[in-house]
Amino acid sequence: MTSLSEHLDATFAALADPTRRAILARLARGEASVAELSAPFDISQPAISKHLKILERARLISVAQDGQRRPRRIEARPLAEASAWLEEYRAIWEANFERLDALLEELKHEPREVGGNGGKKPAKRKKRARQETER
Amino acid sequence: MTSLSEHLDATFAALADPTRRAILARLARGEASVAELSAPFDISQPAISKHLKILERARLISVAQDGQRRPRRIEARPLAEASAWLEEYRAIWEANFERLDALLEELKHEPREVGGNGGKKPAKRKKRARQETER
DNA sequence: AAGTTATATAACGTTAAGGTTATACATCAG
DNA sequence: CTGATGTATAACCTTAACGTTATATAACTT
Repeated sequence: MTSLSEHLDATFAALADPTRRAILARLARGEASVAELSAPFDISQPAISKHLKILERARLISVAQDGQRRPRRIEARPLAEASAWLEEYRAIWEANFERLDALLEELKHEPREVGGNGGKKPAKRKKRARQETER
Repeated sequence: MTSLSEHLDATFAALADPTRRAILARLARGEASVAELSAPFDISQPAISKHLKILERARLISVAQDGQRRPRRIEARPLAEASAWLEEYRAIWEANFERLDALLEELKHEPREVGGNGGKKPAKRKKRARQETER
């Protein structure tokens, strides 16, 4: 059994990619097949499989079965653990900023996961979701 | 100016390492010099500098000045943004698990950032904090 | 069984990160 | 100015990740 720290490592690493965040956003609305999860992105199917493998290893998703399909489902516990870790810092950001709910409101007016602009990565690493992920 | 998505990329990536999480935990208690930040770890000073650079690029810390020292301070806004992003999934984990405050209580009884056990990394990557990070 | 669909895996190239030792640079004290 | 202290950067090695194309495997249909 791996430790909480290792789980946090895997969870935060998995969340550090816009494609994977967008995949989670889709799965938050319900189970989806690999093909469905692939649709919004201009990347190859194997690239999607790799992302899914990272999410699975981080226990953020699980695999269902539906004939030849392997739909994925979100598993939210790692997200709760990450949130709990961040909660320890709440006193700091609330001392410096507006309350979190106000920040939520502010962030709602900014596009979410429209695809990384690749600022820190070469252009060939550029990913672009075909649709904006709305929740 | 980089987008929110890129900020989240950088923040989550920075949090994906136990040493960096421990550094943030120390800084949450107040500004600290590079030497102080290095003390709990059995890794070289340049390795610490590299971790600090990642935290800076993610805007999680800033550099102060004190003679020849370059103390670091925590900057909590990226943590608030990460928390806000996770907040969108709260309904899911609360539907499946005990409330977050109960999870916090549970997590408090598990050692935090005692150092990665290197489970996913070769033994030579093993890091070990000399002291448990208590908050 | 052959063909189709859905997805996983292999092999490849490139890059950032997580370490190291060595050296350079910044700042201070005498 | 020289020497000491504090820290940053360079060069190196290894590995995981982020992509690609090609191929293999799983499951279904005819």
